[in-house]
Amino acid sequence: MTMNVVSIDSLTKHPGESVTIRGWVYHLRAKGKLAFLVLRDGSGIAQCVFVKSEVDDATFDEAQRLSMESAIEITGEVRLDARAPGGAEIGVRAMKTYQKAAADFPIQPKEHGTGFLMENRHLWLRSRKPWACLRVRDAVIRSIRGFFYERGFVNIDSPIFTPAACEGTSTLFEVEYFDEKAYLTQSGQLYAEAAAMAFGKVFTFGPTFRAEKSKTRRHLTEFWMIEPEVAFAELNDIMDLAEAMLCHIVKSVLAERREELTILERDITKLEKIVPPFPRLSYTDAVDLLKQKGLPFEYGGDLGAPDETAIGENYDRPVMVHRYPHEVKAFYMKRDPQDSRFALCVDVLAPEGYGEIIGGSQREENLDILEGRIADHKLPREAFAWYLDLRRFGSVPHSGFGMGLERCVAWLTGVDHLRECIPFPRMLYRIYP
RNA sequence: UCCCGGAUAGCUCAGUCGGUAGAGCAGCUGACUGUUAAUCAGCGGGCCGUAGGUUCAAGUCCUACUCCGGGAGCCA
Repeated sequence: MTMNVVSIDSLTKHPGESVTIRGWVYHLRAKGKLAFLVLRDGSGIAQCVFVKSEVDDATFDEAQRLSMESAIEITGEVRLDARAPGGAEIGVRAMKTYQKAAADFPIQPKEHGTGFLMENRHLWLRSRKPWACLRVRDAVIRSIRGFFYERGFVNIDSPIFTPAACEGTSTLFEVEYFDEKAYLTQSGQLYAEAAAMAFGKVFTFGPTFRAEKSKTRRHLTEFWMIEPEVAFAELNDIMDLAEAMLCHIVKSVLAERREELTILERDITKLEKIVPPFPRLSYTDAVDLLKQKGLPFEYGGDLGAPDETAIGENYDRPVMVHRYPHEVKAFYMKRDPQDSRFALCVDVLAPEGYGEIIGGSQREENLDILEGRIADHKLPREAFAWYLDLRRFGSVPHSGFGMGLERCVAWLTGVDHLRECIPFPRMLYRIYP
């Protein structure tokens, strides 16, 4: 007889059938002549019931002695039962053990400190919350790709090794590149601009590295960034694009990952409110708002993390703050023709204190102005020769933004630390496992 | 780089006024036919982060260091 191997998430489609499931022991409660074993197979968890009179003695005995995370295969009949988590359970007939796990599996179904859990990240991935959180991440990635592909964007990967700083501000990881120095990329944007002049609408999606010694729940040294870049787009166009993208992501996650959000105890009603239009505030309006709220703030400075939280608190959906003073922004941003004190840029602040998830701008397309900026910022002109070429051959208005994937996932899942939103986080003082 | 907090059993923590170490959970042994982090009984388990100092006596007080957590700046 051939085995009817099924995944746990499909059990409710097989009531009354004899099926086989394969996975790892998630929990075991032995009760004399009855034993409840919760099996985890990656798609979900299912309760398997061993009744002493229904299996042979050796199997019953072996089941009672299984350790957590032992790898097994179970064959039995699917029963719909309200008492079982997930609504379906298996009445066990037979069991095969692939490996009995060592008795000291470190992760227990109880409180652990985050330091300990991060030290055991390779095993922690098997727990419910990491499982749920990383499945939301997966859904977000798929949703983003779908969003851009549906709109005719081309995925162009930017290089990881770069010859110089993209923005000339943050600290980069330096690596040996044969006989030269190279740096790990902190942004694919400049390359995306080149690609936009070749393909019109592009996005890059890849890892990004920042060597700043930031030690907070909002920072990773290695994170994933999505960066669309659009030829002929102006600031308002990419603000519309960012708004549409975020709404699309939220919609997909609500449709495909409701169970995971429930496991994470996320307040889903907060996500259901994420619909257009998003509030749009100029920097000047944002500063007025901060003053109204009684926060000490000097006009002209950049918004700090507490300021962003205060602004975000005022709204139930992401806020777009645009037109910051150009002094606090990158050299490549175009200045506002209406008022040259400001840059044509936008930061999107997530609600509930999650802070900046997107930063974007309209780029300076004029060759002379851009050359002047590079000189003003004391950047090495030779390194930007190719970037300046883009302004010599068919330069057009163009705009784009970058979204930090993990920051977006942290907001959607409601977890309080970015490290839970990437499988193996790289942080200041943590590169294990 | 700066500011704040922490380090005691495998894990989470308690440890008073300075007097030679405690609990819950996990592990192991046993009981139990509907458990949901089962319950009950029993058994093992410790260089109190490292080094120095004060003291008759230090987990406890002092100094330095190491490691960890959070925050600021910077950013996504």
